[in-house]
This record gives sequence, C-alpha cells and structure tokens, in this order.
Amino acid sequence: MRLVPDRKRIAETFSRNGWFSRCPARLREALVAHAQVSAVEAGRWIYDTGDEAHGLYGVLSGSVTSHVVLDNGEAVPISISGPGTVFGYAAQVLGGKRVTTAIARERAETIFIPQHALAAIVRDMPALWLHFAELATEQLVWAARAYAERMRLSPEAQIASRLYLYSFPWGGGGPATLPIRQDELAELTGFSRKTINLALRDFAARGLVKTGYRSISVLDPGGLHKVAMAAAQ
Amino acid sequence: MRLVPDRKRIAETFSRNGWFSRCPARLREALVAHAQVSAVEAGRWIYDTGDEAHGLYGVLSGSVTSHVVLDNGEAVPISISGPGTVFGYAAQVLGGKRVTTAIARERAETIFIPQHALAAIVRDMPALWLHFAELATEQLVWAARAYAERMRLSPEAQIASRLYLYSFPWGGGGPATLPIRQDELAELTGFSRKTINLALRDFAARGLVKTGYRSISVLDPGGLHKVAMAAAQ
DNA sequence: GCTAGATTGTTACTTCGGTAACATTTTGGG
DNA sequence: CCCAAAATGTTACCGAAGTAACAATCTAGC
Repeated sequence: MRLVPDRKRIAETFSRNGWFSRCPARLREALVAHAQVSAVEAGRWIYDTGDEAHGLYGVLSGSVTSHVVLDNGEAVPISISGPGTVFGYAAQVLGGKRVTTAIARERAETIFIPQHALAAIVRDMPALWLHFAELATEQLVWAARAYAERMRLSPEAQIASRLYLYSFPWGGGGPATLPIRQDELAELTGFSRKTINLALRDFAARGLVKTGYRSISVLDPGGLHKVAMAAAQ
Repeated sequence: MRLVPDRKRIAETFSRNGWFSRCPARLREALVAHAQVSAVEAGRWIYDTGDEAHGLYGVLSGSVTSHVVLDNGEAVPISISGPGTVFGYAAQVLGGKRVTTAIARERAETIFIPQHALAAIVRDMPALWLHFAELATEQLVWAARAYAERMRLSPEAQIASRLYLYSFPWGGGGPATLPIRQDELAELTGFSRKTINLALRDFAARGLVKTGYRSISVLDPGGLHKVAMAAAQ
C-alpha cells in the first residue's frame, strides 16, 4: 500500500548506517527526494526471482529477507535487512531481472527509488555512478566473506559473526535487540535449531547475549566479534 | 615481467566467455587497447588484501586464485580464475583497497587495465559505467549462489556444481580438462581430500569426469549440472 | 484469566564427513 | 633410467552436528 513519504524520517533512518550513510550528501538528498514509500504485510513478496527490476529498495521499518532460489527450486534465505538497509541492487543496477526473492518478515515499510530516477541522477551527476557500483561491490565483499566464513569457521564462530553483523541495522553497532526467532536464525545460518540454541546458551553464559521470546538481545557486539575471530581454526 | 601485448590474442581469449564477452564491442576494444600484459611465476602474489587498487586484471593464460583473508588472518581461497576471466574488481571499481589476495597458481600471463584508462573510457562514453557495475553484480550473484549452495547442497552436489562452473574458463562449457589437483579442489570447496576423491570416483563411474594426475577432465558438464541440481535436498 | 498454538530448552540416537594413516601410482630431475 | 617427491586411492576410527522427539515456557486472542 502506497504511503505519503515522510522525507525527514527517511533521511534520518537511512543516514545511520550502511551504504546510504556513506553516500555524498547530494546523492543522498536526490535519493530521498525520489523515494516512494509502501507498507507491506508480513509474509508478502516484494519481488520474486525473475521479475523485471524497476529500481532500488530500502527498509524504512520492519525487516525483509532475501532468498536465493537454487536450481532445484529451493529458496535459501541469505540475508535479513533491517531499517536503513538498501536491498534489490543485485539485479543489474538499472533494469534486468531480479536474482533474489525478497519477502517481508513482518509488517514493514519500504522505500522504492524507481529506475528512471536513478538514471536521471546519474545523467545529471555522472560522477555518482561510482557509488552505485560500490553498492554492489560492498555486498560482494560481504558475500565473499560470508562464504569464506562458512567454509572455515566453527558453527559457534559463524553464529557469533552473524549476530554481530545483524547488530548494525538494529543497534548501529551498539547493544541491540534483534526481532529474530531461533528457528529463523537457524535458517539464515544454515545450522539446526539445536545448534543455534546451544550456541546462544553459551553466549548468554558469557554475558554476550540475552535470549527472549522471539528476540535475541545482543549485549556486547564487540565480544561476539571477538568470538568470531578467535574460534576460527 | 612486462611483456609486449599481442592485442589480437587478448581479444580472442577474452571474447570466449564471461563478462568481457558480453560487453559492447566498443568497450571491449577500448579495454583491449589499454591492456598491459605481464608474466607471473607460479606462487607469486599479484596483489594482497589491503593494497591500493590501481586497476582491473584478467587472466590471459594460466590461472589465478583469489583469497579472502578472515579476521583471524587465515586466507581462504574463494575462486580460481582461468583464461579469459576478469578479476580484481572487488575493490571499489576505481581505486580503494584490495579486499582479496590474488596469487598465480601456475605460471600465468595477466592483463592489467589501469585505473586511469578505465576512468578515461567512462569519461568518453558515460553510458558504459553500467557495464562496470554489472561486473560486480555478476560476481555478487555468483557469490550469493555459492553461499546458498554451501548451506543446502550435499557435498557431492557442491563438488559437481563447482566442476561445472570451472568447465567454462577451460572448456567454454563443453568438455574440459581442468589443471587442478584434488587437494586444491578440496581447499576450494572446503571439503577434505577424501571426500573429493570419493565424489570423483563416483562421478568417474558415471562417466561424468575422468581423473588424472594433477588434472580433472570434465567429460559431461551438463551431467554434472544435473547432479548438482538433483542431489539437493 | 485461560488455553491453544507458537517458541524455546533439552535429550538420545544416528549419520556423515573429517582425521590420520598408509598403500599405490605418477612424474620430473639427476 | 631411476628414484625421491608429489599426488592419488583407500581404510579404520572418531566426533560434531543433524534428526526426531518431547518437555517447558511464553503469548495472543477469545
């Protein structure tokens, strides 16, 4: 459902972290000026793999999961985007087909910046194209790291690493309460719920996290990061 | 060691597959025109994580592995680039620091397109910026897929998928002999050499591959792709 | 408030892949 | 041509994570 954009709120939400916060001010302003805001119900598809891509999305409130659909049709969740996170860049930057499926995990507000607005921005300010390229590059680095960690780190370290990562959209790198269930974290990390539960129990005993019903509170993101580094090999 | 570029050979090698082959002709020509060719001995670093990036690389002959360095200092090989493959784009497209380490696996010839040449190309033909963004995007899609496969596919399916992928630079998608040792494939896929060996034995029995000393011949890439799809779940 | 359903906590068992070792084969340099 | 080094082929054993089940706890909606 299309909503009237509160551009001040958009600017604030997206300036806190991630790619948006590192853009030059004039690009940020141009993006905010063109943003369309929609409300999405929990469980609704935002786009599906193979859809034509018409622009860039961001999460204003709530959260969205992105899934890769494997050749056998299985959808694998690969990331969860919280407030202030941009998603939907993995299609060719302008146009092309979606290569992931994005689903609202909970009731969410999204911003959408249509392709023609992006094209106009780059036409007017050609030097800004680099920032769009960086958006993909940044995600590529993340994906490569996630892959490398998956190959080498112990489950405990991987879980710590992921919680640390997720602490940013919800806590800006400080303590944060993640609205994530343990079975979702299991899906997202590729471990069983049992393994997640045991790791969380361990982290809780060390004062790094606190588990709740449908939530995981990260008390000490830096400590989790240390676990992720230390437990490797 | 700097060599005199044979631009015809460069154009031929890079037109066979991958990103280069899908660029518009004028971009391809501009890139070939600016390419510098070097010979690198086996085991030599081409660049290291943290180095300043000054341009884009490609493999003209031989092969190059890219490694992600984890926070604990461990280098994890994430890809192997054969002839005709572009690498070194994961730094910001122009400039920034290298986020991977690239090492020649064997004696190799590389092409290098310096930053200033890339900048000049985009300055003269601004519409081409999209193709650079796509270079990163394409790799992002691959990395996300590799990650998703790692989470869900059986080792056998992952190994099949990887061999299928590697059949492109060495066989253009048809039968190919990969100059890869079994212990290297183990490193690249994150499995033990034993698991690789058993999978290869199995594939060989089905006529999909043929193992050799320091080489793996992919006889039926399509068959391997089927294995990767079927064995999931 | 109560209760059904959802979520978390825990256990016993199993299985798959890793480790470590060794045998066999191939290769290249002297 | 030979042999040491490298690479592949194979086995026995072990452990870590998954599966499947069940108990305990929380919450939302009536």
